[in-house]
Amino acid sequence: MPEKTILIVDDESAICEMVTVALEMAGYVCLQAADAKAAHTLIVDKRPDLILLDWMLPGTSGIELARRLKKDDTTAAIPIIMLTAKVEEDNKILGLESGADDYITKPFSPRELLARLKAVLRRSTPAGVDSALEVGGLTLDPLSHRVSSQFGQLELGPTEYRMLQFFMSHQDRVYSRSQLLDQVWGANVYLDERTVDVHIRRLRKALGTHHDHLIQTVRGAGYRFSADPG
Amino acid sequence: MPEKTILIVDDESAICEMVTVALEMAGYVCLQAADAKAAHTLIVDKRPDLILLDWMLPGTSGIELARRLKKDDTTAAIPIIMLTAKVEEDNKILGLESGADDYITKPFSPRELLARLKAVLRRSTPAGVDSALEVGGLTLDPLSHRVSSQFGQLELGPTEYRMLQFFMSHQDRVYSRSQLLDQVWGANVYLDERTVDVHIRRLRKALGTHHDHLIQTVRGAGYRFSADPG
DNA sequence: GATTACTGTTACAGATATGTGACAGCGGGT
DNA sequence: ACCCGCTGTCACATATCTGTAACAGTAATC
Repeated sequence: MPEKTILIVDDESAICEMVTVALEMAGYVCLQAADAKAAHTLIVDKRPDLILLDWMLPGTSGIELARRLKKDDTTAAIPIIMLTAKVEEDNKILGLESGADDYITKPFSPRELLARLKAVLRRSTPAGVDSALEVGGLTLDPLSHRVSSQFGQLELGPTEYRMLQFFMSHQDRVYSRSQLLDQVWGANVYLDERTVDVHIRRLRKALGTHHDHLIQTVRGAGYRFSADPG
Repeated sequence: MPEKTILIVDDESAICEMVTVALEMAGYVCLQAADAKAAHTLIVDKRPDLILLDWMLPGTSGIELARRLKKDDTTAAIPIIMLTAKVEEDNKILGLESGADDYITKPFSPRELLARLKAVLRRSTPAGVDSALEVGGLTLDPLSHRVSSQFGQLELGPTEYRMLQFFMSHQDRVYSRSQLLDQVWGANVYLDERTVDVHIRRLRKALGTHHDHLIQTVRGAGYRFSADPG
């Protein structure tokens, strides 16, 4: 199971700690932010899979933050669970209407939090845009997880698939080995950069002689995916 | 927007009336039942789009009814919102685990009820057409609850049937184990993801060598149901 | 042409994902 | 109370993937 990153936005450090401990025991990665500004930085930087958002925040209120996040295209897909202090009917309504995917009233048990969190994560669509990518005679369909060309289907392993998906949505630009490690493997891996070379080789092999020219070596810099030669 | 039918199952007539008035003002059609038996009759007869179920009922408890409904193939697709009297953590958990799609603690405002109800209805699949599904030489008829191929009838267990039904109405798309748990078992179960593997195995076995190729493993991603190979 | 720095290619062992059969518990039906 | 089918989990077998290392090949530089 891929590791999920949860961002906790709350100015009560006691809550933050409790939640962090519970979630990390369950195998999630936790980030913490005490105000809207810090939250925004982390969201842009780390792209969490879910946000636990306190209703009350210093400065901007949680609900305002939720509303803003849901309006922004780049963050709209991230599900939000609201933490409300009391059972106030209007809060629940506002929370749900503001774009939060669920809410929990404090105090809550870790067990309940986990249950709601899992349910929300499961409902949310797995990352990535759902439209098919077409480049240089290749078609990659994220929904069916298939790659095909005029000559038929291609057989790709998981890493090859992720790599091709990244390349097809980032054409005509050189990426260094370390950038590729970040983008294709994830931000927190430490692997030998030569690993990238090997997977490039595997991907080229899988693409076959008809399409392996799409992956171009840029000596001293990295690799580029492009329909144009050279 | 097509008219939605809501079934309210509660033995407190005051609640029933209040909810009915609120929902009808919002354009929904309401049915009322005071006990599990009456509820069952109405469910079979009227096929409501959503059920509001009280936690406490004379005779069978609401939670038991929810569990039974979710196990029955013909009613499993109907979302359920639980009404609980108090905020008791364990109730919430049990409610979610029993198959309810959401819960509301009494007392609640009509406004909140509407918000939750809309959210649940939005999540639930609109499909539910009773027409037969035909894919890759297989025919699944929801009315007679039978699956057949040119070689004869197939023997499927309940879970296998639900799984096949889901797959046949969602072809050519990869679903993760987690998504399958969500779709085939219900939104709020926690089960080991490997359980999916086992049921996939059982379904493949039931499909037999003629059709087991329809279920395709996508390594690292999940499973896909498709008449096309690879 | 020789040297050097890079990159391509292959092999392989360890890691991970999936397939498969067995089993105990549960609940429904008799 | 009993039986029987279904379910979820486990343990083990198998298949596939992955990262690293070693070596071969290639391009740049002098």
